[in-house]
Amino acid sequence: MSLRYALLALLRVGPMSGYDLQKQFDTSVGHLWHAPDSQIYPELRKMEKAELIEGEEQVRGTRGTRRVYHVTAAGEEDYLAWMNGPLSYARVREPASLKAAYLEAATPEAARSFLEDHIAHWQGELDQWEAELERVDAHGTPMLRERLAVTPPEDHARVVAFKRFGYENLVERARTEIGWAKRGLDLIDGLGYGS
Amino acid sequence: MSLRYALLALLRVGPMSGYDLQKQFDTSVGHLWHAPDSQIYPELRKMEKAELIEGEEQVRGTRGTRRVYHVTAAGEEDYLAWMNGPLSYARVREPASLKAAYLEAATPEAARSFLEDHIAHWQGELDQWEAELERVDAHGTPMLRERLAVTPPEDHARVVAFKRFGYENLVERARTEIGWAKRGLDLIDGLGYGS
DNA sequence: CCTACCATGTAAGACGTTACATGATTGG
DNA sequence: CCAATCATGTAACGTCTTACATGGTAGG
Repeated sequence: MSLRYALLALLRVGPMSGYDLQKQFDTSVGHLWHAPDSQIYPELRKMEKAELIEGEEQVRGTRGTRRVYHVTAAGEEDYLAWMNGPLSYARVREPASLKAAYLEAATPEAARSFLEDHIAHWQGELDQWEAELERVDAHGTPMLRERLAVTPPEDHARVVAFKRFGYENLVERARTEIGWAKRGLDLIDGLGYGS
Repeated sequence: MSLRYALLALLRVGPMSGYDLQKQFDTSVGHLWHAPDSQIYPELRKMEKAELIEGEEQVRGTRGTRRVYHVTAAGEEDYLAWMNGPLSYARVREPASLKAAYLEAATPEAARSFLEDHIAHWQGELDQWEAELERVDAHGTPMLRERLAVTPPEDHARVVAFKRFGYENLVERARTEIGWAKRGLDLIDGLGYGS
């Protein structure tokens, strides 16, 4: 269900096509919620059917068209209901913890590789999120600028603060994962394999 | 795919029925990976078809039966291949961060509730995981005891250490989430809503 | 006898991934 | 004219959730 609200959050800033939205999922909101285009286009159609958004066919060149969507009053209402309602939490499903808990079944080399990959994976995410945080601080993303342009000045601080806050969670998450995996490498060193 | 390996990890300790496994998902391994019975039974059938496990029909009373599964050589091989191979990481999809990043759209009361719910949710998880950690330290879970019973004594330390290690990740995760949400409450206090 | 527990599923639908598929436009 | 980008999907498959559905057994 979150995909729908990620899309609405973007469309509330201004009308966009499926393609535009997809680009956002590669950059800004994609750092919080991933979605491929094969999921975005059908979801937009469903949202249009539910009358949360409305699409307008625009001509492009001589034969090309693009469908630009905007949020309807019902869509706005639905979005606010989601924002003001409780979030439902998914049950825990942590492949890395699951594997770690049975790591004695792996060879020492495989165990090391697993943890090194884990560090590399989360380091990659961390780099992206920290870069995004810096851009937020500098108001350097096009989306954020458009967002602030349609927001009363007295609310600007709030918008930026919450955006920052959202990314901070991911940054902390990545740091925690990296710290954990590093301690895992130390653990393996201390376990005296083969001795 | 992890469900399959969670099931194999359990069955490697000793033969069990779908019902037995389901009980484990309510307690031990369920703290790392959740699965409902409606997913477990079909997956067992699929695994049996793939010859990773083998089921034996056992009589129970006069008419009742239970199907007890054990891991085959091919299943053992498949499990070790998973343990020794790389883990594939899912792309980020964090509903809480997504919502947090747009929290200016919520009323201050709803924003507070969201963060308070977040704290309550992760505190609940944290309590469970810390309790499980204590049981691991005390070798107090039936699964762990059976596990150690089928493990050479020189490997006991490793088994316990990795089990502990797996749960530590979740404990840290929960602490990070709680800390983040608490800072969010402070943030809201400092934003001067309505002033 | 009755309650708690043992035991095993099916069905429908939402959500997500991966691969496939096609064509137009713009700028150099 | 050619490459990069714009633009929009379908299809098949796997995973997961929620709800429904049924019956046997063991112990008090």
